[in-house]
Amino acid sequence: MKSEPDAYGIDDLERDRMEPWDGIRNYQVRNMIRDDMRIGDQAFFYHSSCKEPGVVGIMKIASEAYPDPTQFDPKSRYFDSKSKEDDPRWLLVDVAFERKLRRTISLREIKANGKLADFVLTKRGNRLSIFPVSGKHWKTILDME
DNA sequence: GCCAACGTTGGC
DNA sequence: GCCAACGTTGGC
Repeated sequence: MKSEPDAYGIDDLERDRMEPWDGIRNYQVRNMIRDDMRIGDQAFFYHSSCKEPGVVGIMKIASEAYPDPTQFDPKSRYFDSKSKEDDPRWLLVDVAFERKLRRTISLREIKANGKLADFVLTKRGNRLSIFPVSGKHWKTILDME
């Protein structure tokens, strides 16, 4: 799960312990959090659009998917005037802090690791802010820690 | 700041 | 349904 550390980083989650992962405005991503995520699932926290993009921590999915309140807030940058309260368009899950990695596993290293040649993150045109990680890739990344 | 690669919107 | 225009993401 990607986030820009300037907006919300792993240190913020460590402080808050739990946080609604709001702002998802992509249908593919919405469908994944609705259909594929389960309470207790683990997820990598990835820092994007920053000095050293990479995997920085591990968190746990802490809720079922539920309507993202920011879509109804005209003052929010995520406001969606076309979404109705009785038929919400956008969902989110709560995530809970599990731990920071001992160091950042940078995108540069991930790209350089042959075992991760078929990892979604390194593929051309990958722009989804959330995507599934196979058990094999999960282990490979943790082995790099 | 640049730009590639998408996704979305809306006219037709 | 097509597709051009536009907006966004995110690495560099």
